[in-house]
Amino acid sequence: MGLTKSEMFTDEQNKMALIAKAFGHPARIAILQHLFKINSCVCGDLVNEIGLAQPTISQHLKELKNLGIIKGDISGTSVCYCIDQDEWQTIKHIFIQFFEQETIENGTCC
Amino acid sequence: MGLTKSEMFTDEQNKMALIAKAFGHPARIAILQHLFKINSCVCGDLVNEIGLAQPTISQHLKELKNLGIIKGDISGTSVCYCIDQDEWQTIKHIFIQFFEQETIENGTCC
DNA sequence: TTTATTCATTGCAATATTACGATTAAGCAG
DNA sequence: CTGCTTAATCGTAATATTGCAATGAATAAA
Repeated sequence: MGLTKSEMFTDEQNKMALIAKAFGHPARIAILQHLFKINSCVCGDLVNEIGLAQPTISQHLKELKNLGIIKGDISGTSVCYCIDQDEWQTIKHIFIQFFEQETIENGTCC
Repeated sequence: MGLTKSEMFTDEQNKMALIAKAFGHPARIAILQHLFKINSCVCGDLVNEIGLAQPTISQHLKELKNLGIIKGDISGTSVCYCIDQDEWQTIKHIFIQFFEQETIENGTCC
């Protein structure tokens, strides 16, 4: 039904999935990479850098902002976006912990 | 239009997004965690562990398998699933590299 | 052979996502 | 105030995702 049954999973699993979903679009990966490279960036720059239309970029930025991954400061007519460093560290730890899982033993399976 | 314009992005960005999308559902996170914990697992176990119906779990397993994250070996009537360690290492490196990005300097922005 | 068991596949309904044109809102320049 | 620029929002079309009942395929047990 297109509706994820979040109530069946732990908060950690849901949080991880939400963040991963935000990373699950190349435009959002590109936006984050550009924000890291430039350290600060207005929407118009991203529209030029990435090939998508302005409303589309704005929508992707909104998603990243809703999750707290990026912040946006209004400066005149333009909005300056950048990574929220605290949240980035939190997310980084969640993923690193996930990836550091190791199998208990090298089972014979597969 | 619900259709991602992949051609606008690099192979790396698209690959990262594809993997992230696979992690973008709590059921798939739960499946991977269980596979790590147990090291090998049949579909029926996952159906019991997670609350979703068998076809739903089967579909999630298929997605993880298509991306090469897990392997499935038929053994009798049951299928033994487990993490593909090589692919896991590859994915791990992609994500760690992504997370290790640091801002060039602590800009004054935001 | 008949019956269970286990998992994949099909088909469908409900919902979510992606993309963009058109419009709106708000600041700045003249 | 008028016009320009920048970005958010609205509305909508196209496509993707999620979930499951029903069914199918294949092996194992009787």
